[in-house]
Amino acid sequence: MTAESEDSGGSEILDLENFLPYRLYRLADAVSREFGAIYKDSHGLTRPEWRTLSGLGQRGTMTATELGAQSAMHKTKVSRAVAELERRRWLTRLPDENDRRIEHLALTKAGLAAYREMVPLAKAFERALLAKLSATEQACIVNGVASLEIALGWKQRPSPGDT
Amino acid sequence: MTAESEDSGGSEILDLENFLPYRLYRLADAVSREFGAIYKDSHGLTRPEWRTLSGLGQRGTMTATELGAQSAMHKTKVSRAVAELERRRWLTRLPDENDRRIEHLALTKAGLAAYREMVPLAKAFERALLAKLSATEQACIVNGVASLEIALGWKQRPSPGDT
DNA sequence: CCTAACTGGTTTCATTTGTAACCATCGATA
DNA sequence: TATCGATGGTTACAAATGAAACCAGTTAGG
Repeated sequence: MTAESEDSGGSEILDLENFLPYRLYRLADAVSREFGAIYKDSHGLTRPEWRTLSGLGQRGTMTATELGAQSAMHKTKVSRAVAELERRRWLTRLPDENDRRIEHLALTKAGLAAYREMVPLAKAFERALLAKLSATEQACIVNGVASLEIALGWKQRPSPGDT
Repeated sequence: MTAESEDSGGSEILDLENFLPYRLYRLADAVSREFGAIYKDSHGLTRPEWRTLSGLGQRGTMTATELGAQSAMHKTKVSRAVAELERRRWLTRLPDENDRRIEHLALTKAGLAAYREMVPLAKAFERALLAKLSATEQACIVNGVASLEIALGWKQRPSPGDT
């Protein structure tokens, strides 16, 4: 630690541009906005709709609650996104045999087609983003995010034996 | 690189939980929401209002456009946040001598008091967040974010000679 | 000068969001 | 089996947001 410009202590002022919550938010917002243009322009999807599509495409079938948990969405967002995708006939609801409150959601053929179309675009976007960084920097951001996720108690620390 | 679980290539599916834009957004959203509780509960501020307060507290005086640039807000957000803070008598507008379109914004005594009250809370929040990480992890996330900011062209790479 | 293009900032309107209330159903229990 | 509390999901309403229209005021040309 040399003469750091980090000043989380003494001064009376807060340097917004170096304030982690702000930087994190601004970054995520910009990245998300840029990526959002992809699913918005190509299919007119909102973020909750994209996440729903993505979640169901990945897992095959889920209830609304599970979907919300997996993709970090409030239940009202899930509800509305599901309604819209259903309206498009991109997904269907299957009643549960035992519990009539629950519906099992799944993509239709059309929904799956859209999903399959989106996946490569998403991966390409991520790859292009990371490609702007050196290998070290890539590892840094990925690990950094992972460690914060763990610190927030969302995930378990990977068992020693992984990379 | 051992047997990574990273799969940005082959598979037909996208693992949302490992998709960087998603992880970044979810993380920033959670952190921001948690921090937001601080200025919301203590003073009923919205995020744009907090950023305005913070920006002016830090810089002393700015025009609305400058404020928007510094704190990454759309001009309508700035306009509304400024209006609200003015209504609270936390800031005042000073007309510019040469250009009557411009107003120089500055915090009033009351605004400054609120700012001074918030600063330690913000710093404490950031410190507590980082304290959940090891020194290495802290460096990782901070550098990772910085490198992405640079990659997006927002900042210059620090001249070799800094930490 | 007079107009046309531009800039700083506000307002309007449609959309998105969050909170809370709500409805239906389930499970436990008396 | 009647009731009470939890749970899955939707809806109503208010607030926050973004895009685009808008209103000065300013600058550059002709």
